[in-house]
Amino acid sequence: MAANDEPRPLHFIRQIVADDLASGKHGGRVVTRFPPEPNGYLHIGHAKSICLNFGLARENRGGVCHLRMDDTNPSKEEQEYVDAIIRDVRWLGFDWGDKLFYASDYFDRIYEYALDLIKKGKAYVCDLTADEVRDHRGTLTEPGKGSPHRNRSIAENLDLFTRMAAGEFPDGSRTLRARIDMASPNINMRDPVMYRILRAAHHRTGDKWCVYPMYDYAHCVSDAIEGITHSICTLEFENHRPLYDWFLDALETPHHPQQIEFARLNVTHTVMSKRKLLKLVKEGLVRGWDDPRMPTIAGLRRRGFTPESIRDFCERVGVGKNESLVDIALLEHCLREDLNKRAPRVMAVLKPLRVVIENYPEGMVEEMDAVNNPEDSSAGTRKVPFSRVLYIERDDFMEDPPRKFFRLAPGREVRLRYAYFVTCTSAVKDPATGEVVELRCTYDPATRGGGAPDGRNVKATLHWVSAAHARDAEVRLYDHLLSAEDPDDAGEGDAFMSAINPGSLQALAGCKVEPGLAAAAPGAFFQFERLGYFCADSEDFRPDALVFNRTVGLRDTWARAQGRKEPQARG
RNA sequence: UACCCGGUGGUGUAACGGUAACACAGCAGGUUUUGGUCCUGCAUUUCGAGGUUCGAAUCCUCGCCGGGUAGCCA
Repeated sequence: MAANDEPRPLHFIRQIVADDLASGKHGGRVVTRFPPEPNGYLHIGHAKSICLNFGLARENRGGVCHLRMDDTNPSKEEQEYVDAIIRDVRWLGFDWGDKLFYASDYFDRIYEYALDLIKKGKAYVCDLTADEVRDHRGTLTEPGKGSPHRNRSIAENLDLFTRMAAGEFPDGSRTLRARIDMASPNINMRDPVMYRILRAAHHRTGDKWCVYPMYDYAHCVSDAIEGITHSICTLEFENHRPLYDWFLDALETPHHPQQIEFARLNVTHTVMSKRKLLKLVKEGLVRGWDDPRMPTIAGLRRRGFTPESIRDFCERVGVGKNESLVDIALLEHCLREDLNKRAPRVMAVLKPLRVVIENYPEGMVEEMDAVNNPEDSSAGTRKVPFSRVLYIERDDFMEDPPRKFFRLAPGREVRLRYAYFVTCTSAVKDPATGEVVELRCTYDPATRGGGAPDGRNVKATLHWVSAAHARDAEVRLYDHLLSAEDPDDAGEGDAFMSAINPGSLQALAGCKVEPGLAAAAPGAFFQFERLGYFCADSEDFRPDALVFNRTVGLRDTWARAQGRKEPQARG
């Protein structure tokens, strides 16, 4: 949670804020806001905006960041989303104190401001249908035509608008529009709609209103009401800035926030649009908004990402104005870097292969000392039971190994981590299939703990788990949900669906884990040595039914060298 | 075709008229009781053409390329 610890490069928004602070532009204050619409779950793209807005407030003395639900369209918004947003922003590590607001809190004032605008002759009630409005708007290259109702008297506009709000007219029959310029090259300025008639129960105001303000009008007014200094949004609102300023100038509001636009975050192998994510949820392609394959904050959390790593990622991707596609490898790097320092090491075997140490006494059990985290000596050590029958990873044995394979093979000696050197004497095969089902080995009692008194060395150290003491577990391996690097590149609409990776989830049953893992807390993270970072699933993990998610694999130069083509869930 | 915004290694971001750099990814070594971590090294960059200037990634002009915009969505 670095606040002012390190000198950071000043990206253009920090620069603007610093300049404004220096010139006293907003009375030396920094007030930002994160304004999600509660119509879906927050995703990694929102995390960038959250870190930016809350970060700006945090890193400047006296700065504040409001959390504001932009709930001006009751037909799409739900309380479930409000709750999820609050949970996610808080989990990311940000605090808004008592500054939790809703655009709907301001409906009365927004309405009063609309009346003001009418009185100034700058807004009028228009009776055109939606289709007619579109026809009058013109096109990108042709100017629009004025509405026939553009020059109604102020008195008539006042009367009509109050009656709109009173429920005298059917949905969609009239709108309140700003009177600006139908010939403006900026289509947003061609008498934009300010209010529409819409009879839908609002999650907060119920049926109090049947007219709801549009984004362009409500947002700038909400910002002004809250005394926002820097109103940060994404690039697609750049063309709306003249309108943002027009409303606030026309209304002569006490505050006039500055709208600043930045490029939204895109990440490879994923989609960010709420509509698309909703589709994945609704079509059952994922288990829900919090499916560990989803780029949602809830999904990343369940997958095992830490808030620290996400914040670090958001800082590293930078803030700019050019559209970019960030390699998901950077996110994974941030995660590994964080987890490497903090995750307790533990041994788990995903694809077990039975090993019998023939010269190890039957019935004997030794408690081996294992280091919990070589990156953190304060993490201490633990005891791991060792006995005559063990499991090792199937991938750690090859009957006929290629040149650079360092692991176990017939006649070869390797180290069992924190235990002994063992030598494979033979492989037992299933006579029917020829599959190796068991390894017979011998151990060297002099190598207890993993060191050889005679100084000889081995080329590999394997993880293992004692068969008699192991606990069964289900382990879920994940790969990219979308196999295309840029799924949106496939085209408009639902074209991204063609990039769905059918192998994005691979659930392994019968995995064998260290006994201590039965006591794991749901959500707790670990490094399964030599495999990757895993977490106890926050929903499905129970002491008698262990379920782990692979958060991200370790860097694996061996697998890469092999150029693995197996359709194996990675990552 | 109108308006707006952008174009720096494979990716992302810096350099604020003065030696183009950092991170990720890639490759090659070293260390190692995790083929992890860590350490070292390598390769790859200013969209193009003019102009201003002693000097341009940076300023100007014109191109080219990419994105956004015609919801009573946000």
